[in-house]
Amino acid sequence: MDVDNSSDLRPLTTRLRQLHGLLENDRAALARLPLRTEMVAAGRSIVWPGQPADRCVVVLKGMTFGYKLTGGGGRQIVGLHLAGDLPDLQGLRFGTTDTGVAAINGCHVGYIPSGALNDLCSSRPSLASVLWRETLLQAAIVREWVLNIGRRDAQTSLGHFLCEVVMRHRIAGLTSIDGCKFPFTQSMMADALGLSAVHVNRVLKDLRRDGLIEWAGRHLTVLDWERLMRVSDFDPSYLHLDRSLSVA
Amino acid sequence: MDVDNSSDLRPLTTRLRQLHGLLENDRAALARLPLRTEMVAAGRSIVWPGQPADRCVVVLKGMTFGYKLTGGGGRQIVGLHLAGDLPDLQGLRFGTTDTGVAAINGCHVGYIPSGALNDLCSSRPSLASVLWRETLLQAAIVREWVLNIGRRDAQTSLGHFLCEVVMRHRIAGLTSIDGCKFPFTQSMMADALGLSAVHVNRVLKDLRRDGLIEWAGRHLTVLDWERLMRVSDFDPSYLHLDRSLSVA
DNA sequence: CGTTTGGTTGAAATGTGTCAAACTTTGTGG
DNA sequence: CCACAAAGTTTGACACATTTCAACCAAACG
Repeated sequence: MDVDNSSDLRPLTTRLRQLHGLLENDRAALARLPLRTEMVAAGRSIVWPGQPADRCVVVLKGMTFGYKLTGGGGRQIVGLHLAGDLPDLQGLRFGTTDTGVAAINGCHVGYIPSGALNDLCSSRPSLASVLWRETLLQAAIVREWVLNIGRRDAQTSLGHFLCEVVMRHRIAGLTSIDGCKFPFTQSMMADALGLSAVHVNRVLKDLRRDGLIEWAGRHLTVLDWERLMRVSDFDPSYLHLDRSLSVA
Repeated sequence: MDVDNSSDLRPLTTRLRQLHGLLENDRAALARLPLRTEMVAAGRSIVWPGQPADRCVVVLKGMTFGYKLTGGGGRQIVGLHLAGDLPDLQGLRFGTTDTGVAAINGCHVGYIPSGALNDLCSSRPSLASVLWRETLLQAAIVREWVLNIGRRDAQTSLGHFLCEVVMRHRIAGLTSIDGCKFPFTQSMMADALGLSAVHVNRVLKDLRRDGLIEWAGRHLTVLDWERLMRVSDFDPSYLHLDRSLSVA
């Protein structure tokens, strides 16, 4: 049981170190936890809403999204997770989630037994603090989504979404240029923005016509970052790039 | 400095005990923290977006809301806080927030110096765990708001909002009947739901005509709880009433 | 008692949804 | 490697939920 998962968990640990100041001891302890990894095909669910959870999910490669369903069957995407993200911290601490998680593209996920990770949090308050911070960051992003969906028109809203996706890839060190892998279908974007797929198509067309973005195959390129940010009302401060470690 | 704020902080501590199993030691330690209390008039801001925060806000009486602003000046309410809630845990841990907080009605708030509370979290991991849980619960509520704003029509969405407000009052022990104090203006509801104030007025009228609610002065009464929940697609499980203490 | 704030109502404008069909790309099995 | 199927994209016409504008009314307030 005393394996070293450091190479597997690296997306997570580098993220936690850079954004929240994960300590080296804590990183090493994380790497010693039992970890089961798995490939998940595009579209498959990883966590089902309402079900009990006894394991903590970590995205190691690819992207996942969190979703909730309406009584009428409507789907709303409530968050995105890149490599290094923890899509279901609520499951870890509550043992149950109201938010499902599914793979966007074929992706690589890891499972850590909840008990083991919670024990580690108990014995290492500094690790718990890092994960708490991560929870706060995720909450800040969801609040921005509420603003985006509630008070911005479709063009602004979609542009904002694209900005966030590219920016988060850059933060995670997953892309260096003004663009990134972009595995979303238009109906996924619609479900993320509370729009219809048809309308997403039209707005996307406008953004391309205006020379703001390029979207070919499964790659997105931002042609005019300055202008896209401006017309999309995008201010990345809610992502808290600045690691202001007010707390040790 | 060795005052006992237990009576002041009771809304907070009873909430944390009931929902997250706050320990007696931790409660007592919280009560010993320096606490400054203040009356805030309706509409006044308590936390400004983007500003540094060196104190942790706790609502002691009345209600507050969290809000974000669009570049164009639009306002979106991103959360509600009742007596016993902590509106700005992000400020506590990050030292800065992207979400403003303002009083809905005249209310009573307390301020705890961030340093003191963070120190207490360091020395008492079980307290930190409780506040982490509280953060997760707040995040779950915001995700439900994303679903509500993104994928439900105005009637369902507004009904859902009303259900949440009444239900949270009941959880907090602030009302026993099928109704509660309701200090919102229609334009506040509009800003919470991403709608226009005029439309909120019309939908509200329909809800009254259909015999679902009564709304007089500053009080809301749910006349047909069963039916309101049904037509509003309201399932309170996201509020995690069941205190499933999977973690000690 | 005037003034402000919030509520109510109507008419017209509009952004977005729905439906339906054609087209294109991707994936798959023979 | 082709052929077919499935999934995703694009486009148009039309419907409709919601917004906007504007006016009036009621209630709260100092």
